[in-house]
Amino acid sequence: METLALPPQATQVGLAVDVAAFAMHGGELQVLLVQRGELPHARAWALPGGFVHPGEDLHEAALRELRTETSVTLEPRHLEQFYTFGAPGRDPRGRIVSVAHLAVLAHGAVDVTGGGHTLGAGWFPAHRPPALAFDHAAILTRALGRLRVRLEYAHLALEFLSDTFTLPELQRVHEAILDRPLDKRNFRKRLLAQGLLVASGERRSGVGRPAQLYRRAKGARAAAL
Amino acid sequence: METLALPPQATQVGLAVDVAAFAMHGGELQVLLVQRGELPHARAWALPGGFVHPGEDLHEAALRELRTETSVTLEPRHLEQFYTFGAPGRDPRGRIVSVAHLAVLAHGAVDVTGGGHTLGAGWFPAHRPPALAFDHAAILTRALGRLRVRLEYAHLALEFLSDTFTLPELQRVHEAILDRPLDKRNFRKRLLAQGLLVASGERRSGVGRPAQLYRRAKGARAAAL
DNA sequence: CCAAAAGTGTTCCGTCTACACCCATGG
DNA sequence: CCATGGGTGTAGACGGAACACTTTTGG
Repeated sequence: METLALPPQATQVGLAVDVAAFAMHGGELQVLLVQRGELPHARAWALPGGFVHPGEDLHEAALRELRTETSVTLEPRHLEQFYTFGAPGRDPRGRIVSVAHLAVLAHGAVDVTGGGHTLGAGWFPAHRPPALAFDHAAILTRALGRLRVRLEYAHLALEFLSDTFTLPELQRVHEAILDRPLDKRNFRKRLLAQGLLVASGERRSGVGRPAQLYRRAKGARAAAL
Repeated sequence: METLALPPQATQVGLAVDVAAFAMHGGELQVLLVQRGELPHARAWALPGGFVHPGEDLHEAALRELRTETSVTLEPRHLEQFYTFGAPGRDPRGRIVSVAHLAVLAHGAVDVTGGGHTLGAGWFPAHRPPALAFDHAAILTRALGRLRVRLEYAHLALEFLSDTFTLPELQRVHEAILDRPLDKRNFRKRLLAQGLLVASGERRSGVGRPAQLYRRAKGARAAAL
């Protein structure tokens, strides 16, 4: 593969990935953060991320960083890059370009501890995060914007839930991402009209009337891009 | 700025930008291509692009490549990155990651010749391009998809035209990007209802009834992101 | 007067919004 | 029986799609 040399003007830069990983927890949209163990920004919270290995695809690198910097073991239900941050000076160590990714984790995958060279990991409210290292606040803001857009196009909300779920649960996912309340009747009408959901048995929640359980209809795949 | 060294696991890669630059020409949507003068893919057509210089922002690099690889002198009316292509093996020279950009050039800026180390430059039909070097066909396809999306959100179609323009001209821009015909009455109604356009004098085209000239209303700015 | 392109309205239909009450269960 | 949350329908507003003829100019 190395049949030709890189031309002399080829700037060598550090290539990194950062991952904004979201999940629902306690009825709220949460983002996964790690506490840095090294300079720069030691002890500051940051998005999980790190350098891409030689020969490794960007997508693989994002998956690896998610697994090694946190104790998240489940595969993300959704992973896509959404923007590349490359301003000179965004990292004091030199020219580092980061391809930012958006990940969605299913409901179960919420217990995390740190891993690798981080001091810890945890979930934080996505719309009110703590102070973040580097330009990660800007990355998170943009990730939330992309998440909102994807909610309309693809059926990304389903990826936050287990295989079976209730409509009120699904509505809470939409509300958490859009950060505003939705009308119950209109929400149900719209979702059921799409024909992507099929009912199954019942379920009792702690209190109140039990909710109908739904499942994604087979043959319903997200419309990508 | 170089207060800290890059950690040893920091993969060094070549960082490039590629630009899919569009303009209207002859009532058709065209994309700007250059003919490569060097290996690999010598004499093949490709999107203009090249390596980012040290200390240079991605945006600046895209502008520079556009200016030096082609004779386009006007500033693009719109320039944004839309995807980063980083698969190992996409470039036989080694690991090269390219941040792909979408550019829109105004109506006048259509005379191009090659520059730098290219053999030439020219405009080609965007929906039926010639064979392209590297993975540039995939980049172009994705650029067209982004252009379609932007047409709805922002008011990107105006950037293809001069400051004053007629509604039929604007309609042709929309039709060229969407690659399908639009109804004249519905198009006018929709556009004028948005209140972003104001009328001015008249103009005679070669044949037929002269069309009203319009101008973008002041205080109308594209909704970004 | 003819060719060519600009300009103009109405109807229909589907989708979104607002809005209030009854139902099933557990304690 | 009461507290809690699940489930249901309708009317009005709005926006997009379909559709054909008249107007203005140059040659």
